Amino acid sequence: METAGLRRSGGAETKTIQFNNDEDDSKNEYMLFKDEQLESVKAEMCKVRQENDRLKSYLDKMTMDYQTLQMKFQQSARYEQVDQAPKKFTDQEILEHEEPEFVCLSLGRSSLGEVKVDDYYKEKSTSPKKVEAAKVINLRDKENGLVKLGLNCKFDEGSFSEPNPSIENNSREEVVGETCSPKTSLKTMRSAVDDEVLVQQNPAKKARVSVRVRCEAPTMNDGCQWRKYGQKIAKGNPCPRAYYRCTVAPSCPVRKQVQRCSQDMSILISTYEGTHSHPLPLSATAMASTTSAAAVMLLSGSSSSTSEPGPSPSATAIAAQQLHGLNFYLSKPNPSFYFPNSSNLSSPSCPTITLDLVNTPSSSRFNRLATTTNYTYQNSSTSNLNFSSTTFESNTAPISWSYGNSSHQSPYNQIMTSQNFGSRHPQENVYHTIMQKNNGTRVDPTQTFQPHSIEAATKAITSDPSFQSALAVAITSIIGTNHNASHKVKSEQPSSDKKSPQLPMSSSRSNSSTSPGDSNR
DNA sequence: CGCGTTTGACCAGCGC
DNA sequence: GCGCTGGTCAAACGCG
Repeated sequence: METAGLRRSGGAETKTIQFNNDEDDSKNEYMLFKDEQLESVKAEMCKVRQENDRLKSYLDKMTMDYQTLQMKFQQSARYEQVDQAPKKFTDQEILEHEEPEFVCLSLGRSSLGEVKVDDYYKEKSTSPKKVEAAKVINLRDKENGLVKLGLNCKFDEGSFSEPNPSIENNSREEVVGETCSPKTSLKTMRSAVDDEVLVQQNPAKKARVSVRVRCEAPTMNDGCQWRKYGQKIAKGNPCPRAYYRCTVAPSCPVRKQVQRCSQDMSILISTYEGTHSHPLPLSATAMASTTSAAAVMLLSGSSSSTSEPGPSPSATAIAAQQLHGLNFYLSKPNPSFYFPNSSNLSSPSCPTITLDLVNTPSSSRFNRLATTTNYTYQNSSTSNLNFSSTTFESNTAPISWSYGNSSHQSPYNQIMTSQNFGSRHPQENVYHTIMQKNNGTRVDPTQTFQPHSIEAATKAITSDPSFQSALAVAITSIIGTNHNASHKVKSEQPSSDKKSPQLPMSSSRSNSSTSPGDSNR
């Protein structure tokens, strides 16, 4: 009798082999058994190897997941640092009040809801209302100071033109929209909410953004459609003031006042009030972004001062940096910021910030900002920023991004130039802009870029912090464009292009039929 | 005829 | 309360 077998104990293999009888037979049997055992072990090793591979791949997957999560965590931590503005809403409040699909661009002070965070306006407030959270993307890149405004994100798949029904209809807050990727982080949205909170204040005190530009045309084409609904002679200015209403959407509450500066008739002062309740035409987003940044600056400045009216110098300085050095005046509440002449459109009761695009240093800065924005929109087939009306274009040098032509342009023309034609050579705009910034000197517009200089410029661009922000704007804009394509309003050209409105300064009917003292009485 | 502009009338806020 | 001023309304008008 012979027995041979394997006995397993606790995972370890022990072999008990007993040999009896004939030795040779036993040897043969043993060899046979050895072969079988070898095969068995080999098979087992193969099995283990496969499992090992499987576990290895699983480990790789886990490692990748971990790295991904780590990156996300770091990004989140970065957002936390950026969002150092005092938080006015709890997360739950935000989720309760905000419409998840919208992030709105707010021009001027929103009255959607009053947030009792602004001490100054809290004191002024007489009828606090429940807070409605709206969102403004106001990503301040603290590294470069660029204000990324005017990005209005909607993430749903449906039509985005309708304001959120949950928002009070009688409020002046609206949702406007460049659309952007749904992947915009909640962090971003919360940051936006925080910034909007800064904007929220007494509905009676609507922020205004006044833009001073040198423009011979009756009005400045900012990309929106406007309908004139009134004209008056304001005190202290022989030039009539024209009142325009945004007609892109019937319920849009945005108003615009246009008036010539009494001291310099070539200067056109456009004052914007309210926020659009509809997606903006791409051609209008540049101005909207600029005015929004200005409005936020104004409101941030106001909110930062608690004991004294008027923007605190620090807040103003920061916001000014956000506006890339735009010249600005604050007309409220510190009287010292009022325009020197009475032709200013600012109402003493309304905080107004004035962007002065007339003076050279500021306009070159604005050029940079506008160029960045412009470059963004160049990537869409539908966009062509154009602040000037056709009339204006005819009055100024033909707008094309020709460095030769731009060398003698007025600062304003440079702005218009960068807005207008950048479609032709957007990259050059960026090069021009960033080279200007990095070198601290003005780039000769006539200069052509050599390959090595292009390489250097590329380095300059990629190393420029604002490039990342501009890129973000561009991406968002592109996505928004795609989304917007099927929702375009009937025309992006303002009505003034169809029918040139009467120049407030030279309105034949109003001037001939009304006395200089009072146009309406 | 539709749409945008013009313009006199009206209203509200503010200061005296 | 009154006057002044800014802002808006809406009928009339003009243009394409």
